[in-house]
Amino acid sequence: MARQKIKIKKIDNATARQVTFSKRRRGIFKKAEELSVLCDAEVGLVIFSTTGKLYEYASSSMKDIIARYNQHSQQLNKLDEPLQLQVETSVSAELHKEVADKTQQLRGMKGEDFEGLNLDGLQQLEKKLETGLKRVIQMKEKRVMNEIGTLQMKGVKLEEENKHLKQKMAMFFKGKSPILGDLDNTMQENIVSSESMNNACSCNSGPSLEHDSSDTSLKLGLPFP
Amino acid sequence: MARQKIKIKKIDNATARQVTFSKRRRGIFKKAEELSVLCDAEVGLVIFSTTGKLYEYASSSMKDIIARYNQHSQQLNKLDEPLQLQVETSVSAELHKEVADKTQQLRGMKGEDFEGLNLDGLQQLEKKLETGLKRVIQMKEKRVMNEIGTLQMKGVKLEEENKHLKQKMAMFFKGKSPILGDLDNTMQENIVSSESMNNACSCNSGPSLEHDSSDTSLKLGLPFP
DNA sequence: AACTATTGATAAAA
DNA sequence: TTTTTATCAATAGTT
Repeated sequence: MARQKIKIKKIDNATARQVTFSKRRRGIFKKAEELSVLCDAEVGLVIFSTTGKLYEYASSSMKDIIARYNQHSQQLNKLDEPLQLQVETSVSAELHKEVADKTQQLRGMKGEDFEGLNLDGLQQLEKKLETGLKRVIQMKEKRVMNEIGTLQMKGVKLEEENKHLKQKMAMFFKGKSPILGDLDNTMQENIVSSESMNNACSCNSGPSLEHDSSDTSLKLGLPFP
Repeated sequence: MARQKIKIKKIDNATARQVTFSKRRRGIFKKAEELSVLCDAEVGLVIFSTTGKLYEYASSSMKDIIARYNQHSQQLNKLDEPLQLQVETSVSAELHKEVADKTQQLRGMKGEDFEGLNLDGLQQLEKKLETGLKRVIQMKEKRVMNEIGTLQMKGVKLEEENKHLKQKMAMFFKGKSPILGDLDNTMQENIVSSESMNNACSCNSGPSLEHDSSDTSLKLGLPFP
């Protein structure tokens, strides 16, 4: 309608399409309002852009217009049930079906229900469970190894720290007179407390680390041998 | 927009208003279609004339457009939305959540995804899988035993039947002259065919049943020892 | 309904 | 995006 006539087909160039969309959208909204005012008509217009954005015009309220529209086209729909309800209901039905299906699958995998499974199905299920179990065990082992590594590093660090502290203590006692004051007790407690940290981890009842041993590796009582 | 500019206000003359309504209605429908085609937009337009007549245009289907519209404006509508709809919506939300939850569980059991599982969770998952696997294997064994039992019974029956048939054959040959006619061949084939029935079951490549052996039990080459 | 004089909308360019 | 401007399209008033 300007400079040049155009074919009414999808505009290839995305930018040009966006520009045209803006212009024509404003145009049609203006037309819609003019029509409603001039002719005393009730007009509702909704536009979704390619990007999914919603633009709407309603001479009164869109809710009213949709309600009136649903009334008018009720012969075509199921009785006078609101359209929204139908959509919701069908969505719900699908979801219910999906939930039931997955529940059944889960029950099968938990060995709670073998409804509708023949020998072949059971065989497949067993395979699936074995594969899953294998993967879970693998993942668990990986995590365990990580945890062990972390704990070992921590242990080494703590041992070193302990050694340093002991050296300092020795120097302290050598330098000063051998009197055990409050300060000294505190330091001794600190030394001990760094040992007990290992027990805070998931490894329970492990042998405690002997700080005066020459063995630098940690012995862990892991629940999964 | 022609001969003379007009004020955008309700046209007093009813006839003139009706004429303008017709013209402009066609115009705006054309614009709506052009917009949807040119810009690949989803457009819905409903118009009620003063007389209450409904005119509509929808680039796809009005039902879809209204459903999509309701989705987009559901936050705004919540307040004056019918209660039933809200219930439906919340039910849908719950169902969606349930589906997602079960999907995640299934993925976990299949060993496809361990999102949000710590060592303890993995341990529990392993237990669940082991339990499930155990139950599946038990059920499978039960089914296998059933199948074996059924096959054994069938086998015994067939053996007896075969024995009777052989006796009849012997009597037949003794009574008549030992000429092998068409009838006799057919009967022999029948005897053989009843043996091969075992191979139709899920047990593959089992040793065939020897009908002249005194052993009445069936030996089955089952795929699951 | 059809016809135009005129206004309005807008494609291309900036 | 918005403005500009040359054209094309829509339509108000008329027939």
